[in-house]
Amino acid sequence: MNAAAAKSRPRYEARARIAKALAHPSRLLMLDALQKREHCVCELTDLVGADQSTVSKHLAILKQAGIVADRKEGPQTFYRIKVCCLADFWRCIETVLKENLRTQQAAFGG
Amino acid sequence: MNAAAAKSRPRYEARARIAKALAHPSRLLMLDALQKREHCVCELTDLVGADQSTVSKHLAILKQAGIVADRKEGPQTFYRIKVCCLADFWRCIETVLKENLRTQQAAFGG
DNA sequence: GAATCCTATGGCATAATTACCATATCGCCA
DNA sequence: TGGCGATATGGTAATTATGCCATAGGATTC
Repeated sequence: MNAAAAKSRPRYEARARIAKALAHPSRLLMLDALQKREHCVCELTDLVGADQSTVSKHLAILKQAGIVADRKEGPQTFYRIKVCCLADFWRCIETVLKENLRTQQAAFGG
Repeated sequence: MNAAAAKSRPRYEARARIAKALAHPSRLLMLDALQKREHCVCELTDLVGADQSTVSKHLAILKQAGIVADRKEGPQTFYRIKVCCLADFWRCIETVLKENLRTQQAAFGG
């Protein structure tokens, strides 16, 4: 690794930590739901269809990454999107998927 | 999992596959380099500072995700960015990092 | 304060990711 | 064709991620 790369390494590790938090279907599903409004864990558990503890851990990952924030209200915890930039992320992902589809079609259909 | 979520599950899995490809510091470093111009594997190997086979596998992951494309020229393989939307991705990640920094500073410094 | 609901955490098993080494493959040149 | 440089792939070990169960903790209600 050259010197410049070594120096910028922590920077890319920080970036990767954020990306990793976004790299799971259940977490993406929850983020989509949270984009509309805040939800309690029980609602997200129902949505995802996994064990409540599993969902809680997914939410902890998103929270640790700084993507969501939580708020306690009585016995419940409500999660909400904390950042304003997820639309950029979605757009990028969707563009790649669309492009992949186009490429595939070109390869098959001609 | 409710019915709507079950139906959209493959959609989120596809999205997560793309996000996962972006979720590694070495791959992010290489993408940054590739954003300027195409590079051969040997250049990227030097940049990343890992084994050549490791870099080759990282590139295969990016290619499989449809994020980069390759071109053989003689004994070398040149990789280049295939999609135009990575700027959106970077912007999102950077915004999260910046917001996290802000939050931390608020927690400490006040 | 006991029961209950909601959420978080510890423990553990399994699957996925990652990295390196060794080696196969491909293109080129003598 | 033999050797060489550049890549890709198979094999394997170590680390990390994921999911469920059991259970702890906190709040509410009776």
